[in-house]
Order: sequence, then structure tokens, then C-alpha cells
Amino acid sequence: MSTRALRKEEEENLLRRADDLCRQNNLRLTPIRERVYRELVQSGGPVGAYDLVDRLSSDKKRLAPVTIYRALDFLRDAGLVHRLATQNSYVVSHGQPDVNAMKIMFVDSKTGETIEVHSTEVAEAVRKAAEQAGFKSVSPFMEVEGELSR
Amino acid sequence: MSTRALRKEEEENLLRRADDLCRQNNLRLTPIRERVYRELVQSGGPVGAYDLVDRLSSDKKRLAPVTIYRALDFLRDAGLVHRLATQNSYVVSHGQPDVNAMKIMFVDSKTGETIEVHSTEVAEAVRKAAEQAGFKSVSPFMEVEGELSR
DNA sequence: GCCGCTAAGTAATAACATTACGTAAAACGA
DNA sequence: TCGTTTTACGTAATGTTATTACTTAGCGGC
Ligand SMILES: [Zn+2]
Ligand SMILES: [Zn+2]
Ligand SMILES: [Zn+2]
Ligand SMILES: [Zn+2]
Repeated sequence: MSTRALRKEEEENLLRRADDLCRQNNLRLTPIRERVYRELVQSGGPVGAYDLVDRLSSDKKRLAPVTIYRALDFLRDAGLVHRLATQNSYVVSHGQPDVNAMKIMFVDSKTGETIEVHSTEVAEAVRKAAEQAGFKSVSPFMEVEGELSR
Repeated sequence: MSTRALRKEEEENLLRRADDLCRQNNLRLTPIRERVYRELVQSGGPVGAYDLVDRLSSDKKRLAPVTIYRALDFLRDAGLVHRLATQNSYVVSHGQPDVNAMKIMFVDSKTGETIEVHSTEVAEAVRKAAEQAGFKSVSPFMEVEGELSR
């Protein structure tokens, strides 16, 4: 099976999982929301909001920024998408939400490429540090910039 | 001694350390740069760039945004100030740069208040996770949102 | 059919950040 | 010391990201 086919299959998996998640939580994955999510899935990496505006607009129909931001807000609230604050961009969240793990988005400083890793070790270490800082709870998401090996 | 006096003393310490650091590295802590740094120190928390524009402008003399951004860039390059990407704001970096520690900025989701903690444990755990992700090096700074205890 | 609710359309604006170019002073080498 | 180079800052315009306010449309219960 080709890489392309694998990739396609992975895309379908993500879309299906999103559908399921929304159904189970009584959330409405409307056409616009699904198109935004699909675009993020297909891009395979972070995409800016205004890029999404362009990509999802046709000659006939130009979407407004606020439409995209609303869809992104929905997808983020659902846990399907992360915002990368350092990049002003948005990226699909992979992996099933493991409550005990820290979801770390490593962002390549050069290319903007991201890789998501879940780590209970980091979660535990951060939890301890948070306690020191007087924080009772912390977000399970973080973003770390770095350099990719190759 | 009053809390206010302690605070004032701490401010003076930071300013002095900044002066020293710049002298030792042949960096020029010009009046504008020092005013920006001082304002951040005195505020005791994160401040937005346009807030700094307002606070450092007088009726006579209005500073341009780019002036502030240039000063911030200098201070960040010098390691004196961090940018909080999730908040679009800037905050003084405390503590002497410990190369082996991760500098974690905990940001209170409600108030925006920040507390900086240095942790070698987190640094080590993140380093391991980075290796998994195929990253050879990572930034020693991270930002984590959470909720302050009180 | 009306009501209440949610999503999306539309327009304007706010908030954040950078580019481009000119001037002046500081630093540096001869 | 003089001319050259570099750095900092002023000024103006522009670019980029995100939100507010209000309206319209669709859907479901009653
Ligand atoms: Zn679907
Ligand atoms: Zn939301
Ligand atoms: Zn000084
Ligand atoms: Zn810089």
C-alpha cells in the first residue's frame, strides 16, 4: 500500500473519530466546521486562520475570517484542534485524549513543522513545578520550540 | 521594612543586573531600552506592547509602536525579557540563566498573572520527549496555562 | 405557526506586529 | 582627528491576526 493511501486512510480515521466524538457529546459538526477540520487534517501541519479563509473560499463564495475563527473555536473546544500561539496557527490534535499525559507540540523553529508527543513523565514533572508555583491545575497542552534532527 | 520597600529594592536589583549583563556582553542598554525594561519590572507582570506605548508616551512625545518592539527585541535577545505568546505580552525574566533548567512561565488563565519556575526535572523529561519526536534541541522556555490556587 | 436556540452572513473595527526609508549619533580604524 | 561604517531611533505606512455587533436563516419543540 502506498504512503499516499496510508495517509488517506489516516485522514479518514481522523474524520470518523471527529464525527464520533461530536455525536457522543452532542456537538454539531456542521459542514463548515467539518471543512475546516478536514483542511487541517489534509494539510498535515499547522495552518493560519487566514490561510484557511483562502483555502476554503471559492470564486463564488468568499468566507469571512470570523466564520473560520468560529469554526476553529468550536474545534478547539471539542479538543480536536490546538492553537499554536507562537506560530499564530492551528493544528489537528492527534491521539486519543489521555487525561494523565501532557500533550507536547514540538515546533521546528526553522520550518514550523510540528510533532505531537504525549508524555506522562513531563505531565508529572510539570505538575510538581506547578505546585511550587502555587498553581492547582495546568493545561494538558504545551508548545515547545526546537530544532528537528534532520 | 515595608513590602513596598522590598519591592523597590528588588526592582533596583533587576535594573542593576541588567546594566551589568549588558556591559559584560557589550550590549547597549540605551535610555529607551532601559525605560521599557524598567516599566516591565515595575509592572510586576506581563504587559502588552501597545500598553507599553501608552505608558511610556507623554503628552509631548508619543512613542511609535516600532520603537517599543525594537526595544523588546533587544531585551529578549539579551535574555532579560520573555514574550508570552498565548497572551501577546512581555514579561521580565527572573533568576540567573541556569542552562540545565527549563524556564516555565505559568500563566493564570483568569488573571494573566505569571509565575516563573526553573526546573531541571521538567527539562530532562522534555528533552526525552523531544528525542522521541526527533528533535535534537529545544528552547529552554515554555509557557503553561493553569489556575492559581487562591 | 410561533418561540427559542444555534449557526452562519455581513461589515466594521480592534489589536498586534512589521517594513521601508531617512537622520543622527556612536564606534572604529587610519 | 577625520572619514567611514554601524547602530539606534524617528516617522509613516502597511501588513497580519482576531474580535465585536448586528442581522439572517434554519431547526426543533410545542
Ligand atoms: Zn462527517
Ligand atoms: Zn470556545
Ligand atoms: Zn542604568
Ligand atoms: Zn532579535
